[in-house]
Amino acid sequence: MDNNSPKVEESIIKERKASNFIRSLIIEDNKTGKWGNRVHTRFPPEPNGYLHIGHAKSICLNFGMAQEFGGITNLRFDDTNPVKEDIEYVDAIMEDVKWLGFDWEDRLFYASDYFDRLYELACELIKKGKAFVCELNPEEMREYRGTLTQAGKNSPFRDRTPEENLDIFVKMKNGEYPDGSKVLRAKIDMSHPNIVMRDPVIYRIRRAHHHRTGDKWCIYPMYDFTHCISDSLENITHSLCTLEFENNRPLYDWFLDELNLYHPQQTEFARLNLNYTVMSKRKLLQLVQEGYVNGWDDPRMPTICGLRRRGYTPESIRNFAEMIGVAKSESIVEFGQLEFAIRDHLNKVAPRVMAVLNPLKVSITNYPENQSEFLEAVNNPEDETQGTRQVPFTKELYIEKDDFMEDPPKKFFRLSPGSEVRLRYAYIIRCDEVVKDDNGEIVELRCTYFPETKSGNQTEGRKVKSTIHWVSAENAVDAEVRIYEQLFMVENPNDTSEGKSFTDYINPDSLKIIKNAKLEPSLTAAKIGDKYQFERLGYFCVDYDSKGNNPVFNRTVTLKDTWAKISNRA
RNA sequence: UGGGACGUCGCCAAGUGGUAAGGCAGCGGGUUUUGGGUCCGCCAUUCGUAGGUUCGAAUCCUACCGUCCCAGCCA
Repeated sequence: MDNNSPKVEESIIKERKASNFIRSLIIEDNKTGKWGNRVHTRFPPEPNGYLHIGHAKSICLNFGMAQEFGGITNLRFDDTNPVKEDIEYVDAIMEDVKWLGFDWEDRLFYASDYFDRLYELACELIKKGKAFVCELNPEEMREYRGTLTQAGKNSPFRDRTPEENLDIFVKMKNGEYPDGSKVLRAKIDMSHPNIVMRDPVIYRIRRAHHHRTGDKWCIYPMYDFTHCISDSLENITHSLCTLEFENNRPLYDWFLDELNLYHPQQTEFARLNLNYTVMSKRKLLQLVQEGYVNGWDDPRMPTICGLRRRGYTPESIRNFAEMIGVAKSESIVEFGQLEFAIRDHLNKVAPRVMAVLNPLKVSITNYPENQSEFLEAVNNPEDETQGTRQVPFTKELYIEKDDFMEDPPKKFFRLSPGSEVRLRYAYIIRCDEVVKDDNGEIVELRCTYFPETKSGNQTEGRKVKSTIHWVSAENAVDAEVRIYEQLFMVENPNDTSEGKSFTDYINPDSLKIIKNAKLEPSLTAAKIGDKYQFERLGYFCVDYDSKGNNPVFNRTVTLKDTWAKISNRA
């Protein structure tokens, strides 16, 4: 039996995951031999901002499809606009792509690598009579372009001879004209129903220092001209981009056809939108610059570095990308889908640990003074190989404030006066007495423990409704814990129909800092970036703000909370 | 209103003429020393609307409705 036949491979792929139209397209291309079974994609970011979860979708698509079909992917910086771009972004982007788990090997490119070739090709276009130098100023150019419903007018410079055009273009390159005084335009059709085809600009004069080519050039090519040719020069097969470039595809095709170059296929897919957040680089930049968040990697940001700092894993993001699929219809994915992906992964890998966020002191009245003992706790019930650890138990403990109610509702299973609960990995206790301060605040619980109920003992007949977590007061490690909520209070902050700005919807409580959380002592060993499940609370990771004896944890995501759901119903 | 695209369950999304996959969310139950996890079950007679073709339509045709993109010397 031939297990390597394309048919078998195809069916395996189909079984493994839902198909999408790009996968189908590649399968079809391989069937017809359109690219000789090659799959060569590229991820082409402009280095003018940080990558976000939307880019992650594109990265996973481009690298993922190539991987799946035995192809390769280039990383190419689309750096044709030096006034917006910066080396800082180049480095950050490479770090993020690598972190996501993808490898461009030796195929790191820059559109600026092709500036010489691009210039030659522009000259070729001029010689063919397919491009001309235009001296209309921006306002005039807009007028001549026409509108959505009206055809444009030909530029008065449109009929210059190829010789004249070439002569001026060379002088443009040589810096003989001031910035913005002239542009090179493709000569297509000013009455084309698609505005993109109305003699688009392909070169502009711009004396700006380029992060790679320095001051070599004073003219820079436009996206439409650069992108298709870069794809062509790199031998790309499938040029995947987002829907807003659909209008530009005829131009992509036009340049390659006119110049008679190898011609990749551009295919557009819908970009990712997530509710309760914003995704545009402009808005993300505004959040950073106006101080709504603390930088690009603020854990509330949907940037890759923000998610990384929040505690998301590359696996979870890749999985998320696969889950949401790829299609052409614009959609807004629920944030909960991303949260599912990170819980799903962390559940399998994160060690469990006990931590009390809002401590309430518990004294075990019948536990001997000055006694302590170590109790064995399982590190991860999902993964036996993670072993066990010893947790100290003492007379004075902390439990979570939320785990006690003086006057509990019917379905409250935790501690209340006279009730019993199990302390995780330890004993069953009963609450005998509630101690309050002068303000009536509960400051301490006095409880009895039952030595025979020690964890691991056979304690049949002793059923308790719930198990709560705790930390030995004597051995607790103090920590700062940062609790994050959605940055926006509305599902779609981009909706400005009420005359509001997206910043009007910012959640004032998106960050709550807990200064005096109590952690079990094993956490002294935690290193920056380490991820844990704080039992019953959620997943947390060590932030790089941690210093020596002052660890800082970020809450990545809560655990699913059925109790919250029940109590909210009431 | 010119051109280009898209409308399948609350949210994603398969399906490409043979009688609506899957995931998330939700709901019900078993198990559980995390109200976590896990397991089982339920969750679109219907595919934007209206007609038409066909033995048979989410899939083909026609019209209509709705949403998005395009008038940067941005990408």
